[in-house]
Amino acid sequence: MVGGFAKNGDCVDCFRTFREYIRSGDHPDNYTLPLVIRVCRDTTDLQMGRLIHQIVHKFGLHSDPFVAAALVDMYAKCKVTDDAKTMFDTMLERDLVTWTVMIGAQTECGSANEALLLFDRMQEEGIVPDSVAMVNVVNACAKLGAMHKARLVHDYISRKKFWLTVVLGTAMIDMYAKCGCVESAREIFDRMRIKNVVTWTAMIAAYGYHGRGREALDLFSMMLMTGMVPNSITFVSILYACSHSGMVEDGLKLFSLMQEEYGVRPNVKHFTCVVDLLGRAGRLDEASSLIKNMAIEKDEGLWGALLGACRIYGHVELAEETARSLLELQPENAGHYVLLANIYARAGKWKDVARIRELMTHQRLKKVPGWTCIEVDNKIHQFTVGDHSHPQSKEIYEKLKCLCNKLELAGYVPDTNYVLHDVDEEWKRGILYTHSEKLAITFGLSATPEGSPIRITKNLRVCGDCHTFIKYVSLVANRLVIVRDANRFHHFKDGACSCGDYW
DNA sequence: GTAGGGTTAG
Repeated sequence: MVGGFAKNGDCVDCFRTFREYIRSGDHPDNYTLPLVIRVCRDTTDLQMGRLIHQIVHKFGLHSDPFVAAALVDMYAKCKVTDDAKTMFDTMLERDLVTWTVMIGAQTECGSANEALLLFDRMQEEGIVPDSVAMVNVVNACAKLGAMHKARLVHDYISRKKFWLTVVLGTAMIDMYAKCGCVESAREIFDRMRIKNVVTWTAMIAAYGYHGRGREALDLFSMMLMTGMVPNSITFVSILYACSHSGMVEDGLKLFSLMQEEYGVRPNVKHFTCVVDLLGRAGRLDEASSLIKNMAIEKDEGLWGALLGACRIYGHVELAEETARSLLELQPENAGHYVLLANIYARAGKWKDVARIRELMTHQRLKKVPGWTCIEVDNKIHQFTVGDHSHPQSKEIYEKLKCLCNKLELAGYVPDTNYVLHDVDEEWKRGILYTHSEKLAITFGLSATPEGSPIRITKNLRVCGDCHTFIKYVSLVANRLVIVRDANRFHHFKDGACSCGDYW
């Protein structure tokens, strides 16, 4: 009975009958428990999950591999890694599935590096991975954007002759794309004999966040020709691709096609893409009336897209109005305040900037610090603004100074508009100069062979001045620079960026 | 009763 409800995803009835079952004095068994735990996982009902964990302990079933694996997974999906880890560490017998769950949990909770270490440990203990385990490892590489590691994992998969299942192949497409190499992603895509809608969507999305809207559209047409039916997520991906390539008319056409031909009801993500599409193109009035007239619940992402457009076009009034709605929904998100303050700063409204800053201090809100990573010799080097913690820090700063001089001779002018503080020009230049992107790139220039591409990953959006700086680096140092920022890729070559400054 | 782990999204 309990199992039946669990399998149908009927959580209310499942929990109710489970409670009755426990109350009746019957012992829960290791067949029913994992099913109920899975329901907790899928509904991220941590409270119920913990309750069941207590029951598991009471009946001494925590050493059962099925029960334990389900518990680890439940904690991971509820984002309480510590509990997942404790559970995992105390297990007496760990089989392949338990290891796989734990590796996946680490990636999901933002410790992809940890996940890869765990994979090494698993192999040391003599556990042989299967294709599902490899999917989790591939995911960790995707999350990290670590190209070198990605190649090693790909080699391993080929060497061990893993069958390229739809899921593993799709995960690999995603991995290569998120490591900055769309070509390798496409190679995997072309080699896959069996593709499903997720596979096509992953490849379309990849073109989208690499700013290759034309190719995303071509692939979408090809998908339709093969008879594959796009789903709601496929449309999010293709709309996103259009907005990041400035293909406004194509995007709007697809938005109607989606509803009329494919019967996909637009959700808030689709609307967000269209707001972004219109907003980036400067059609702020249309974007804002679209939001006003839509019938579904608005979320912070939607308002965020509009606020982002206000930033591009310096539309202070609309920004204020938008920020009000945004902060009503998410008053604790420091990023929103920073964005608004940014808009005020660019308009020279320093009093308003100060007001926002005060608001933040008052609520003890702190912005997530920006960082940039670069992978050199199988090691990941991370930099923050004005960072001096790197062992070669002294050399890096000297090199950076020298590099800046060279770039300025080539025509680079530091754009101090990107500095939020109301300080003098010289001071502003000093802050700009030590942005984490610049430090990572300078390090990369000397730590990698001449002429080889430089790949960096940033947790936030690239700053406008750094964007210009990198263009000049690609020209002066004659290097391809691939930047993965919080939501897309930039490929810098010969002084230009693949985003066409439209980002 | 052989169950528990896997891919896409601003």
